[in-house]
Amino acid sequence: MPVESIRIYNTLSRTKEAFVPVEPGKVGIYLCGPTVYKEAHIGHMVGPVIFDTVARYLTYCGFEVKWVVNITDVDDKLIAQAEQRQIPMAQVATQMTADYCANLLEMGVDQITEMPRATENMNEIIEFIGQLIDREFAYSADGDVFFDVVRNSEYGKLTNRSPDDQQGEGGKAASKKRSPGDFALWKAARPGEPSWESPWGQGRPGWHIECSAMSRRFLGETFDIHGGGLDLTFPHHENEIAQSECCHGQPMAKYWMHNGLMRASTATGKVGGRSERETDADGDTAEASEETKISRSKGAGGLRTLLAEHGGELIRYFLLRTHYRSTIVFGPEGLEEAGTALDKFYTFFDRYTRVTGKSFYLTESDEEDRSVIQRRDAGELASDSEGLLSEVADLRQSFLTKMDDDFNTGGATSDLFLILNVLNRYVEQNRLEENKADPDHVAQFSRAVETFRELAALLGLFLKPQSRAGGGASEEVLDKVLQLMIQMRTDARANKDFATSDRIRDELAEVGVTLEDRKEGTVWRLG
RNA sequence: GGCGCCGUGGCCAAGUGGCUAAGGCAGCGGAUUGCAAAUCCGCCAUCGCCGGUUCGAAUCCGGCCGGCGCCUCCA
Repeated sequence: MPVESIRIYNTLSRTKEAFVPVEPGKVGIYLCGPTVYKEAHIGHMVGPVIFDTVARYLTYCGFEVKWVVNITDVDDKLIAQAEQRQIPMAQVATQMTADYCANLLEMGVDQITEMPRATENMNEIIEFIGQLIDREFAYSADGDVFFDVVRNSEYGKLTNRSPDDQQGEGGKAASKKRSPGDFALWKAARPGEPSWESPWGQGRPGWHIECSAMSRRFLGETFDIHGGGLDLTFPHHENEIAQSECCHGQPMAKYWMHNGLMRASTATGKVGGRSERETDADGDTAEASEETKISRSKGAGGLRTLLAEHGGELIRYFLLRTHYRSTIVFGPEGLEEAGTALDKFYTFFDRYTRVTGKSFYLTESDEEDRSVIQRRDAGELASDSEGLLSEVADLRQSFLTKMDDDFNTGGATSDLFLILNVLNRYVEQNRLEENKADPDHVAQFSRAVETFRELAALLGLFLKPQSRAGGGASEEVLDKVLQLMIQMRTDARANKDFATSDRIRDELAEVGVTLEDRKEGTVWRLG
């Protein structure tokens, strides 16, 4: 029985609305994916991460989720890349798609049901265009086909504008268009360009039509949630709506969700600094302000490097700690802070192991017999719980309430910290790390940690061990060496030779190994 | 010019009509420790400015100041 408490901010109405799916119990989500002409940057990950979280949450809440992310693999920019690199367009697409998918995986985005490519849906696209022409919402002109915006009385409803407002001149194909706001559904091929056969001659699809065609194929004429970056509202989504709704005579999607854009922090730490634009008297003021925009700033690239340096989990947490609709400023300070915050959890997981003798992370075989909670109704803690479990139950409720409210991951993550605090306090107060710990306390603690794991999993966090710094070296050998060092240091301490013991600890710290002296003995960790 | 968004402590960031304004980072004090690390406890903001509505507003309305996005195939 799916829950009915979820509210979603709908760009169409500019308000939060109760989430009621088109078909009870099922949810169809379409997210505009990348045009695969170059390597992905960090900004490309915002949508996938938030929608991956949305998909996890809706599944958890009892819905059967189908999530489609398209790959646009035919486009002017792809053609340009292919020309520049002297390789076929399809090869550019294959390479960049692989890069994109690898990045998604690294960030724990694994909820996608379908990833259709435009070039593999050419029949659907051509059929769709044909239907629009039949219904007189589109016209062909000299091998091109355009959508006739004037014929669509609702055109502009998503972004609140009308064709008359458009200032554009209509671009290169203006002379063929009936009005400047008309956009291409099909573009006639120029010599040497990749092309497909169509009733209008050799050519390729325009930008927006692939999404209308593929969303219909996989999700139907009306589906639940359509997502994408805020910058896609116009013209992309506006045009998708025009195409689909004129073709079908019914709404394309019930809820339109748009994630905020990311900006790069400048070296000075000032984000929107305007000093440069002031001095640039005659002016290209537009360019100065673009520096901070991720998608157009050169310095912000290197997602691969970023992931290699920090790990996908940190980037994921970094994105999720802010509400998805707000702007995220991306910079080294924020990453560092996120890393410090995550370390609190990792440190706790080691503690959990010390208390229970088990790893915090579940292995595949664990998932069967450990009661992993993957459903909201199954995760309820007994209503008569008290003490630890009662506290955790309250925080769990708080977490879910925040997620219900337009997927407030920023608020929800903070509840994770509160639960962490409750758990740590419980370990201290009941001396769970000592040998004489009460088994009942340990059991209760384990149950509480399960709830923590349940909630973190909704955010896609802490599902599997992150390869921490130093990866590649044999953990086993490292451990043996360090055990030896620890023994020597323990001997030194027993002899009150603190000069030696401190030297061992300090020099290990310099190479990235931290020693912790605990009642039960000394332990080491990286970082 | 048109259409929108945003402005909460040193930094990041929840809260959108009502207990003493979450949480994280940084900082300070304490517990613990041989010293540390980790952890725990405590301290640290009246919400850009002005006016209005209301018994009551960070939260609603108006104005102003500041920042940003789209109107250009950028997620």
